[in-house]
Amino acid sequence: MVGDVARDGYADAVLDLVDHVPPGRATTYGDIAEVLRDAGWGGGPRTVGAVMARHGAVVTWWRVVRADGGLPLCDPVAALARHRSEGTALTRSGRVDLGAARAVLPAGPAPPG
DNA sequence: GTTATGACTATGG
DNA sequence: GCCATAGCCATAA
Repeated sequence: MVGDVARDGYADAVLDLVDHVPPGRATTYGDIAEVLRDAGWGGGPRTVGAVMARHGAVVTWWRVVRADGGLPLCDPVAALARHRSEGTALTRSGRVDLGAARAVLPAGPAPPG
């Protein structure tokens, strides 16, 4: 459990994975969706983004980036500031270098039922 | 049940 | 490298 806000099954799983991304690292929406799908949840990258839009504020949302390393469109400036502060590997274009900063996600929890 | 929307991804120019 | 288009899946009205 990451916060009291995260009591929805799918959202809780997403937030848990995001919270497991260590500082200086980052992951992608697709990776999270992949792990959740493998755990038995449905959903895709868009669904992960939808969850982030609802409850992403309670986790280190800036550590979740696009498949090409692009920062989330909601607040790329704040995300970039965090990455620069945490020492995350960045490219000259202001994107996250997934080749060096990609985090390993744990297996997600299985859905009820 | 149908329609519209979204913090996405992959492909083509 | 960037821009535009098509596809995907869950949520909200």
